[in-house]
Amino acid sequence: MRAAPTILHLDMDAFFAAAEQASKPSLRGKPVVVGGLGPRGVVATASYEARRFGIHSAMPMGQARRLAPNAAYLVPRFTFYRAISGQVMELLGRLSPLVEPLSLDEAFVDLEAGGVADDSAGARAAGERLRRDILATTGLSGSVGLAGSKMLAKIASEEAKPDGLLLIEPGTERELIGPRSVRIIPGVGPATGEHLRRAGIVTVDEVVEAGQDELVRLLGRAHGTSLYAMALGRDDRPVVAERDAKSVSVEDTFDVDLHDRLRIRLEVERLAERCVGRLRGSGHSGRTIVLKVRRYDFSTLTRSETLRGPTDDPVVVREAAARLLDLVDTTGGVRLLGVGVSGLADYTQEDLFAQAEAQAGALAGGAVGTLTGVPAGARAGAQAEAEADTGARPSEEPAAVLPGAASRPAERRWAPGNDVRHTVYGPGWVQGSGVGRVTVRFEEPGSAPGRVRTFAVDDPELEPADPLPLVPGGATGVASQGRYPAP
DNA sequence: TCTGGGGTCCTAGGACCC
DNA sequence: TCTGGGGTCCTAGGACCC
Repeated sequence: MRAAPTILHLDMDAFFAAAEQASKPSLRGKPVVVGGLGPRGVVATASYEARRFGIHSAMPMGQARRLAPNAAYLVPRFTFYRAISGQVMELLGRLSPLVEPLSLDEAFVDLEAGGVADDSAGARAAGERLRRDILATTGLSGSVGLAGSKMLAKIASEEAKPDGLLLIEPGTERELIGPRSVRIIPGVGPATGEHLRRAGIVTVDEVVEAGQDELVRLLGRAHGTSLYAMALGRDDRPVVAERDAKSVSVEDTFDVDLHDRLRIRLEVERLAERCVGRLRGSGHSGRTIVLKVRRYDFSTLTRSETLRGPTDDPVVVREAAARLLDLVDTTGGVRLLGVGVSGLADYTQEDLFAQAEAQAGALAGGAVGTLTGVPAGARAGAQAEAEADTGARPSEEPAAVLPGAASRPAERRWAPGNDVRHTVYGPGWVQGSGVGRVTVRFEEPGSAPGRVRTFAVDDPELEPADPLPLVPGGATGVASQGRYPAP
């Protein structure tokens, strides 16, 4: 806990939904829900307008649709969000070399280490300037928390939302958080909150009163001691710029449960290949292979195997995953499969050629030879892989944005929210598709709300397009070429 | 129409070694 | 022959975060 509030926490407001509203003028001021649109999708982000209907992150999409049938429902476009995130992170990098991203839309910054602030006034000025710069550069708002520790800075940004700034003056934190629910302390979730409540502990002050020994007895060594320290406002964790990845994993939830053992094996092998693709893409190899299986009843189990040394060979990982599957009873059906690799090591330069050869051989003769005849979920999965993380998943069935519009399987490229370009009408986005047609709204970030037109899905004049920058003049970094990069 | 996907950290028991 | 304690690795599961 430092004496000046020079730790900054930035949290973009309703990030995915706000980015969609900024790029689609007709959605501004309207309820927007971003998430999986398949039968098993959940909400990733709801705009503030949608939150007024009671919609929130992690809510099943079906429930959201019941609460707000007229909201716009869009698939996430991670490539687009990543580009905006890059702009924001670059602005943070100008404040300090010590920037610790927590996700695409959230980061800690050590202002003192950057020399931009050493007291409250300086920190507040830097925070306000940052918020202005983010708005000018991305067209989006972010909330800023400033405090003498990470925990308090994070609490402060949460309190400041939306579109605000809160500075917690060191020395005042106890009176601020003391009367509040323990749930405001990061790391106290539903289970811990309930556990504490049963012990008669509801507020932060009551955590302090309980004492460290009691908390350790209730929650275990690590959790108990850290919660007690947090409740007292003690938190000396430094802002850490570079954190090494510890694991890489991929998983798919299927639209309908899988029963056929051969199909399950095929999916596991495909996941293993995808996982290795990501592993290699991040420049790692790993030693422990993990298979994850979620059954029809949502019970989840993992099986793992540690190799003698690290690998990034798709054949090795695929065969290990297949062995692990042999240990699992899948009768009754499987709703999710996942494959992960942990125990990561940086792979070395001399391994590169051997690994590339091994992979080429594996892919040529391996299990992913043909997708012909594979049911719909698997095809969507293959496409998600090919599209390199557009947020597509097997369970995502493109659905309509407008109420009453048809919700039929369609080409992934016409998923609701995706950008398109028409040779005559110019840039627009897919509002919905079905029965061989796709509905497009023609508008772009700087324009007035646009008109809707409908086309055949195979209309040669209509094609998928890259997202356009939200702020033409203020675009920096990756967007400076006038557009965001293709996936 | 109940419940995504990608992560991190912690705990606990057993194996194994000294 | 009887029975220690500690450290590390591995496995499985769970809580939590965005």
